[in-house]
Amino acid sequence: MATIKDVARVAGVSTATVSRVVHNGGQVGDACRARVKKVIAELGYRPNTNARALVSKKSDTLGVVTPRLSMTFFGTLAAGVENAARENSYKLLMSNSLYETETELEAIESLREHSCNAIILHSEYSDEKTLQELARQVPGLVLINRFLPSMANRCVWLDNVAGGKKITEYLIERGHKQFAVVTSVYQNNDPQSRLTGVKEALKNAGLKMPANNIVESTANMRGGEEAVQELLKRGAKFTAVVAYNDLMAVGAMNALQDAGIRVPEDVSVVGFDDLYITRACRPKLTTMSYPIEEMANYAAKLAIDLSTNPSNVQNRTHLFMPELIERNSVADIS
Amino acid sequence: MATIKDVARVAGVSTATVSRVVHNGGQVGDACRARVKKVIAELGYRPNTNARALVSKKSDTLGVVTPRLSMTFFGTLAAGVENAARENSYKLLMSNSLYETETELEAIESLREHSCNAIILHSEYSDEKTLQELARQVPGLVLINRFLPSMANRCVWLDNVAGGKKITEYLIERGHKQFAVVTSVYQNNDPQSRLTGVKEALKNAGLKMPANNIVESTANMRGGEEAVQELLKRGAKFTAVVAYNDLMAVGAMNALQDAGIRVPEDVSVVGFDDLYITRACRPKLTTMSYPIEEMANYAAKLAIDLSTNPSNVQNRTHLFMPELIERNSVADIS
DNA sequence: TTGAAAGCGCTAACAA
DNA sequence: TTGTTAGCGCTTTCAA
Repeated sequence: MATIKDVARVAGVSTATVSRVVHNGGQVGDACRARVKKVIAELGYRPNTNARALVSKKSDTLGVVTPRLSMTFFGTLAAGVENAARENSYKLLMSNSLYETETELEAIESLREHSCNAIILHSEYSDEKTLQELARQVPGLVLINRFLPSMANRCVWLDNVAGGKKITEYLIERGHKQFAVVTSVYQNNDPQSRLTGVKEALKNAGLKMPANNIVESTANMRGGEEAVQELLKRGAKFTAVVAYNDLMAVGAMNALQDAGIRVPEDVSVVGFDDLYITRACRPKLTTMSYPIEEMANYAAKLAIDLSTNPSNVQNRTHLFMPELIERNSVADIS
Repeated sequence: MATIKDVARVAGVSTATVSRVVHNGGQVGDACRARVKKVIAELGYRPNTNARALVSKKSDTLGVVTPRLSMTFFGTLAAGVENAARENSYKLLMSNSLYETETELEAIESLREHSCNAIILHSEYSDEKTLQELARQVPGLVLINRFLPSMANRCVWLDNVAGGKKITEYLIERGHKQFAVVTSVYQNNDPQSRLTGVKEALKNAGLKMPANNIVESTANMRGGEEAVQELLKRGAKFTAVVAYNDLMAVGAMNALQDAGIRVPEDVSVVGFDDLYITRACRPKLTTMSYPIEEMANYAAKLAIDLSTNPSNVQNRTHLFMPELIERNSVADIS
């Protein structure tokens, strides 16, 4: 691979001039610039990223840490980041944290060794103190899907409470009065927040939900199935089930149907996230959107901005709203 | 961040010694080694990756180029690579090629600028010549999901012909005689290969399939639906439909059911890939596994090995076999 | 407008 | 066993 020296030699200029041309620095004569550009093209010269990062202490690289890339949700997140990265000619450095604080911290350290100073972190575990300290050291660190009041302006997150509330109100409008909730023991606050939203909506409408009608399980299809089986075993009465996410909702629908209960004729089911799967199941699932790709894109731009220009931190947080996606898993009962 | 010089100064040794300790090079006295290690820990020293890459011309970074990270399939691929990367203390550099040759080539160039000499490439478009030349220049380049005879030993791929054949034989064993195929106009050879397998199995069993019973469409759910609608419009007769992939199969099932045709009682449906979705749809889909995570893991190890030790290229290719996954979308008709 | 030169943090040949 | 030294390819200040 041609180096800057090769270009300088062939073009008969100094390496400093080549560097200026590469960076579109204004201070180069037209003739000279043209000549250098020509040589660059001829030699197929491309600057060595590592050398550049070494001296400039930044690498035009965006680091992303998520729990597990193989999960659709995080793949989509990564895609959103990738998009923003490409638009800004940044590269993408990825790590899985595997839901472990230690791996997560290690990943971030390793990112820093790469002079990667724009970082998107989907952290579930690490405590607030650690994160605050990290944020202080890395101005381009942005948290996604988590809200920490002490660093609100570095958080890009979704209003889960509003989401839970909205979809419950939708169900109430359609005449539902007896609810069941299939929630999860997930590591972060999301299940709790969504449940809070559900309860708020119920309360506002003067509706009661027996504690018996809330079941906790793992946040996947199997968990949704088991939760409904438990509900049925308990003899709970309900015409609508609000699931923590789409995966659990699909599991719930399957368990319902297996028990000879029709969806949505007998019982309506709603999810949350709007994964691809919502269009594959039958009936198609009514759910709340989680614009994670858009959010990730936004977070990436924010991270790049902050890493370039730390003083741009504004005194505000970055909150996204989920939206209702109507499909066929909810029936009117009037 | 502490540098190697800081460590050397505090420990009262030269930077060369520190470097040796960091690399576990044997040639250091025990006392000296212990002292240096202590200082490293105290200072929280971590070697700068860029400086290291600059001088050693390698970066302990694994590059991955796939069409689009947000698609489950590629997310899973990336996860397999990530796993191998972590095990070898490699970092992961990701790029989307967006199904475009130019972006793909650009991504690879950019990877090389990073001194990233182990590369996993899922390429659909780039022509053989280009790829061959690339492979010559980058000993650690491995192709995944594509077979190029001229560089067979650098290809990690799946036997799609065998897959198509196997699942068709399974259907034949269950008494099916009238087949329909929902295939795709996908950019690579996979649809063609799978179709070849289907035809082989049919031929071996002395079965005929009218040309009318093969419909081509896009490789997603919508495509599967449309294909079945077309089949129905043509008045094609069949008891089994073999879809190019799971997405099309789910679409096919939906279209069938919408038309009042029961799956699998009236018509059996099979897919390919074994995506998560196969467990969400009703009935659960019988399909062929595509062990992409395992393959990606293997490919990553191969790439790392070859980049470290180019002479390890063996005169063989790396072929994986799909396996039948029995679920509930196929009925016996006897 | 252009060039000379120092140095980013590290590795590795060579010397001691 | 340990240190000295010369770069790796690039940016950037300072001087011309």
